[in-house]
Amino acid sequence: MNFRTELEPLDLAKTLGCGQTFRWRMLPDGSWRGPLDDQLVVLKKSPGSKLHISAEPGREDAARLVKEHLRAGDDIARIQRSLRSRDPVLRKGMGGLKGLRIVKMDEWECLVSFVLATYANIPRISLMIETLSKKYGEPIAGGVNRFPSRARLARAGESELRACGLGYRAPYVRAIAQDLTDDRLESMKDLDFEELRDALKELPGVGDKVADCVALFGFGRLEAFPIDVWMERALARLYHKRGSYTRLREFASERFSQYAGYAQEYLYYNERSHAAKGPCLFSEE
DNA sequence: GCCCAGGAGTGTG
DNA sequence: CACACTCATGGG
Repeated sequence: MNFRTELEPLDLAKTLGCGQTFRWRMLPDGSWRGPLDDQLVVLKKSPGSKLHISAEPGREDAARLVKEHLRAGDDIARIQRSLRSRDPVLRKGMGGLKGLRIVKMDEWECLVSFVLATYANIPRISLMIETLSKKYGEPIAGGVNRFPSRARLARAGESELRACGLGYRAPYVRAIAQDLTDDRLESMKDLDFEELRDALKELPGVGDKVADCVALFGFGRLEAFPIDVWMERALARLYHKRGSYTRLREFASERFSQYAGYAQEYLYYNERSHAAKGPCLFSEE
């Protein structure tokens, strides 16, 4: 089953391969395959052409899931205008990243994924999530399984989870799966941003950074600005800003305001690209 | 082998 | 408030 959809601007490699989300894989022909909800989807797009979506037969809702995941409603031009007017660092090279979109993940999957992401690199995070999904998730297609449900992970033992390579993260995942009810997770959608951060931070294994990632990529709060080691480097190098998480977060909030999440993704992508001796789009203020 | 990783929790000054 | 230390383990 095939669809063509207008969704611009969009760069699949930048969006799906940069560490916001961990289950998409690039196939040899340059298309991207990943699980969305209960189905396996393949996306293909060359610059200047429409997005091509391949889904399983009879799944007319695949296009809707893809558009939701890629936040088709975000007006990227408007977001970049807002950031450009606020920040001289982003003002110049941001156009080169206009295809980098924030994704919208399932809240539960996002929460567990970023608890696992603490002090691990992206390939390892992907490995942990694939191992968990293979062991506890329902098969979808092509040997790919759904992300495990909360109820299923609640029944997993700590040693079982450690055997999936989670290390010291195993008890966190187990405790969250057992203690966080579906209703409580659902009710978090109604909280305002600061309340949501506080509610997430009550969970074991969730601190400032994980809470901001879950608020941004799971709950779609574009004002969130997660700060990891790469962002600390970017803020020090480009803005000469250092200090505690709270201090850096307040700087970002004042500087970038309602679209801080997009600013964060641009700076994060740029900093990693810079470290890999790739193109560097931004220079100091 | 070595260093690092989209950090958090706990204890101490 | 700021640091220091520990926590497992696969990738580069």
